[in-house]
Amino acid sequence: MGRGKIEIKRIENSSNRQVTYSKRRNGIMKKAKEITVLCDAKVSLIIFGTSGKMHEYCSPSTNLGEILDQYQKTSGKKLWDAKHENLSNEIDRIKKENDNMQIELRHLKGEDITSLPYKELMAIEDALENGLTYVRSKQDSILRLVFFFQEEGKGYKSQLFIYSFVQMDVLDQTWKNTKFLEDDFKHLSFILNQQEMAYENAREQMDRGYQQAQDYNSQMPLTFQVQPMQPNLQERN
Amino acid sequence: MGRGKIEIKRIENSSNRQVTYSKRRNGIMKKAKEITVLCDAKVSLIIFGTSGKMHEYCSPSTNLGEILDQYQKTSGKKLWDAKHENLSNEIDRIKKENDNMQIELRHLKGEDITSLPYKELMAIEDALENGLTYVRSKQDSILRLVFFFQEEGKGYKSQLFIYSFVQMDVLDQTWKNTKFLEDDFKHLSFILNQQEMAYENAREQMDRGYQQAQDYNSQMPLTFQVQPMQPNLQERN
DNA sequence: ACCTATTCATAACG
DNA sequence: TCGTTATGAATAGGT
Repeated sequence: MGRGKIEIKRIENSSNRQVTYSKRRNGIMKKAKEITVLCDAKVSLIIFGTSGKMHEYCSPSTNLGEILDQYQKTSGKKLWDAKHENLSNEIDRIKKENDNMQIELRHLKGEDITSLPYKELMAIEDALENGLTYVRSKQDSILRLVFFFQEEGKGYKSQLFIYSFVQMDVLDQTWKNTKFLEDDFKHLSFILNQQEMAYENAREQMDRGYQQAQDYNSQMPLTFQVQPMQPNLQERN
Repeated sequence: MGRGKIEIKRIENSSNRQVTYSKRRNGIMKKAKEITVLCDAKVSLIIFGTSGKMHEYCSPSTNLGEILDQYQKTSGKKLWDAKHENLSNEIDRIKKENDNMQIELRHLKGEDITSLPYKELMAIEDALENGLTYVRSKQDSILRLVFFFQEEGKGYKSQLFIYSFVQMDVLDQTWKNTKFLEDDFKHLSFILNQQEMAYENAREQMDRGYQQAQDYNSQMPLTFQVQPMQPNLQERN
């Protein structure tokens, strides 16, 4: 096709080659576009000339990434082997880890344990009891800290008020609030003094009226009763 | 080109389309080969027909991977790096999820709870107690099933042996093994009868020696003591 | 870039 | 799917 037939072999004349390249490249591009339109085909065409310049065509219905995905699926050849596969493997690994943790969590929450071997049930129970022990000992330490404040308060009756304060506010607040207590101790002390005076009066009346020397501590719910001092607290003194 | 000019638009006749696809595909392939030879070009051509079948051409001097590398360099577009990034993002997401679960797990196990707000401690305690409730109710249901077997056994003394059996073996086995107990009840009964006789002798000696009519049930750990019959078990009778 | 003689690709049909 | 062929398209070489 042209003024004369040509052999299909490298065109040695550089400018001829360049011209032919340009013409034929356009020809192929056009053909590629045509086949996508005429036949619903997906086409990716990438051409590099000797100059390194690139020309590309890709069917408008898709994109290169998608075509390459399909290429890998269809041909089985891997394009981005190492990197991609490593990442995929890591995802699988982490997902598995994830699933296991989720299962463990569900078990600890008592879900999906119907089909569990008894041995594992026992282990779960142990874990739960352990956790409870730790958590409660932590809760204890909060109460102990409050107790520590008590010592900087004004004796026994102060304790009662601090406990009351703890019960109403701190127990529903964050640990930070306990710290707040520490910083704002003066304010607390002021309130306590007032409350103490009122309490003092009430008790004197009570002592006169009923002469009952009760243990006020025992009037509080069990969890708020004074705990024995712990070694690490004693070290603080 | 051909017996008549055609418009470049989708060929509606399916078989015509298929024929044209095949011919033009070959044509493009040929052109691609020719341009690589004539002009030293690097060409990658990938075509998918509507059937999903793939046809590919790549210059013999190179390979698809190399061409795609060069594609990315030249165009600046990211091909698998985008996918790569997606995967990386997913890894991050999952890892975060993972961390959160790990933290929750550690908390439930009583670790790293020092800096936790009291409110959360309470929540954890609740979760642990809930879990314990569920787990123990599950354990109960195992014990109840054992109790059901007892009723098909030989009365009070049989119960003791079954409990003993449970304690030594079943409690360390899987739920399946409990099912096994059910299937192989005859064998169990046989063993029980022998054990019973031995036990009977022992108790007569004991009665003679110490005349203590103890509640044998109370000699077992609390968790293995006979539970009250449950409604659903009574329905079985 | 354009032109055009020539070769090539292919649409329609068997 | 295959071969044939008339016809339009692509393009080699020249300007």
